[in-house]
Amino acid sequence: MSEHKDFLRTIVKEDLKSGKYKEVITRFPPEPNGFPHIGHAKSIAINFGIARDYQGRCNLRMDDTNPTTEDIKYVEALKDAVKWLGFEWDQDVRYTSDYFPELYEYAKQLVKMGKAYVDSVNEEEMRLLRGTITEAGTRSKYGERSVEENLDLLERMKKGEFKDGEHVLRAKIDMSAANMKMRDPILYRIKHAHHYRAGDEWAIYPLYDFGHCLSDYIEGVTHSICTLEFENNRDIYDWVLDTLELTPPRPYQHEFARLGINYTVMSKRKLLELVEGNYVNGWDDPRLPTIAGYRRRGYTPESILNFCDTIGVAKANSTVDVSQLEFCIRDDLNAKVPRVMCVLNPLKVTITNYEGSENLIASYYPEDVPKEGTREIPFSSTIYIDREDFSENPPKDYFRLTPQQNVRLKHAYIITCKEVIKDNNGNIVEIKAEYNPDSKSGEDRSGIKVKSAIQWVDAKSAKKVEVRVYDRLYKNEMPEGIEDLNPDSLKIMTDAYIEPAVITQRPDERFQFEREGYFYADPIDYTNEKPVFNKIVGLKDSWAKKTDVKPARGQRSSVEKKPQVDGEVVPMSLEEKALFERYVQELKLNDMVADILARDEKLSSFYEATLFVYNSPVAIANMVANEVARELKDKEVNELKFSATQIAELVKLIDEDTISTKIAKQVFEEMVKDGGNPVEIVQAKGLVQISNPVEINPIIDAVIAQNPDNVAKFKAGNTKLLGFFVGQVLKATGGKANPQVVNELVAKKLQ
RNA sequence: UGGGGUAUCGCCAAGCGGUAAGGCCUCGGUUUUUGGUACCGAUAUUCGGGGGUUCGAAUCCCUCUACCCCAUCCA
Repeated sequence: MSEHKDFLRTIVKEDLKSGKYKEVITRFPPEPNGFPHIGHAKSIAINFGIARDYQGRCNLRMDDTNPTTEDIKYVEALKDAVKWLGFEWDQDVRYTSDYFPELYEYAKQLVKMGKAYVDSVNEEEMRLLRGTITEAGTRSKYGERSVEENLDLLERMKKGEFKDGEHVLRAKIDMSAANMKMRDPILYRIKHAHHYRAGDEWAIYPLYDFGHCLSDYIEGVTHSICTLEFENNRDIYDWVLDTLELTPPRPYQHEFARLGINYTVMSKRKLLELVEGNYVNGWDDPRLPTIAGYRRRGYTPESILNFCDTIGVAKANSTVDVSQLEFCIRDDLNAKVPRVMCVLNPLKVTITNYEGSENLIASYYPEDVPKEGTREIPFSSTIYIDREDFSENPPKDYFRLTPQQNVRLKHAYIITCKEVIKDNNGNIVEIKAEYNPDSKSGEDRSGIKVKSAIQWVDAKSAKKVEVRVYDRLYKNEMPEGIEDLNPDSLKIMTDAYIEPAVITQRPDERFQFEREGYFYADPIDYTNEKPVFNKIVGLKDSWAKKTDVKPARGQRSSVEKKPQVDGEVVPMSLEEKALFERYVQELKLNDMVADILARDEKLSSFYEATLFVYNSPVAIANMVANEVARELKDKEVNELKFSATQIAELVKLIDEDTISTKIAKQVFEEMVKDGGNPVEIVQAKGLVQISNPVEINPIIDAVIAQNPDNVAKFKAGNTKLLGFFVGQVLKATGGKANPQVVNELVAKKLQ
């Protein structure tokens, strides 16, 4: 677990510490109506990760309340995804559909409590009655039905006596709620549909808002973690559990931001469109952000998990850069995977001064990867190199083979280009070269310096393979639809050659093809006759970046900051205006503070009351407008634990220099929490401030002696550090030193 | 236009009144038989804007702005 906990873990930890729950139970609750993608992976990592970190449990629950869209094949895919990522759910997989009988009993209970009713308006009418975002809705006349009638109707709905849409069961909450979700949400609808699991037993099915919270409760879930779009649903979640007066403990819902990645789409709808429109080859197409896709492409579970870890968990909508994901897979594979040579775009090279053949011995791993293993690489006079590694007219800083520049064949010899052979169209078809017999890798006596070593394969022994080179599916950073698809997202290299050991020995499933990237033996299409490799991700390529004319990615076109226009401030009423004027003119308050007080009746009356006790208009105004205002935001004056008189006393203590403003804050917090007289609090806690330089100076000296580096930095001009020293001294005195005095003394000492 | 959220570097993200963490990306450099890796170094005088409180504000107060979610019998 990392040092900095995300906000969810902070909540869990506090709940455990406070004894709210004895054990943490989370759950991953997907609806089995689509293939899991990397966004699900984030949720899996959070839910299962929290359970693991706090010795709790995590359930896997299929939220299967909509029989018309759900399917068993998706539950299998979901289970696979969790397992593949390395997590184990608690006991068996759970299904909301298993709770249907229980849920139904809860529904009946709500009806009996008069908190739910059967409504019989049609969809159109219901929408009309719901009102709008700014206008209240109206309850339909069926809201007045008796408990008996509701119970009877509900039972008959369940039995299937009515047609789809004829009735629904709704919670009776508030048709004028500002939160639209609370305008009598639907609990059950009639659906004569076959459920893949519950069969044909039910003619009614619960909706999310009813089924989810209760399923959490039934399972004993403590922290119900979901994505941001459910924030508005939290009110219903709480309403259902509270209204039913269930025995505690009950779960609470917490929301985090869903994952977005640039150059990809994540919505079920868009993913489905890609698959059904055959823009990709199935749900496991390696270009898709589905778990199945990443898996087929060759991503490791470790890399996905690590990605989820590095992106963090927060509540701000965000889009993570794909490069972050790419980094994670490279980082993982770099330490694990054998290096082999594969030529993607072969160019024939004939070594005219070499005769016969030999087997070179080469390690599968570079020196910096602490793994063992070697293979033999056949070498003879006819080899292939990559077309990219030869240039007749090289650009500046080109390190590879040219008519003027030698290059080393990795693990083999240094060669020199002697002749370039072209076809009738001027295309290079072959290089005639000579090798240096003294330059054999590992026993080089040639003394020749080369700029680089390139991959190659022996023409006779190399195996022909298919290499599928994947690029990002979309050409736009924030793709909308099909029109944003990258036409070059898949290139099939049918003429690639690989060194024989990869096929005959198969030392691994994943490889680094030297200087190209990481590749994966396709788990489905690969055969010994026709090996197929998928490109997982390329190596970082600082040469390509240099050659690229396009601005490097990560550098967005600079958006100039447009000046921010400020909106109109609501004008003051006549009374407020008069008050404001009096505060400014007579009491000499500054405009801002006067404005805050004048506009808020609660504050201004509190202020006047305080003033009546102790006449220090400016200091009290500041205290009221800043500190008291915070407490009065969502409270009434009579709910406060402190009084105007006590605030007056507090300000007096500051005015008299008994306490500093810093201590005053501390005292105020105490008053907010437990009430009490400020003078007594100060006495009880011994908070009287220390202003005597004789007492303070030694402490300053000690702090200065302990932080020579910062003293040097300060003297070098980093004046911000003054705050650091003041802070240290204050800390040493338990906050009691007079900060103003400390400030002056420190400044003087550090001159 | 009502309600609920969110704004800290190009992208994520810590920070909760006392020196603006870290990762990715980018840019230099060292090492290198991968233009890889590793390693060093650079990159926010400033936290959406403007005010206020304070010795001291990304953090507290006021205000404005921008973006996201909500009016499926989806989840």
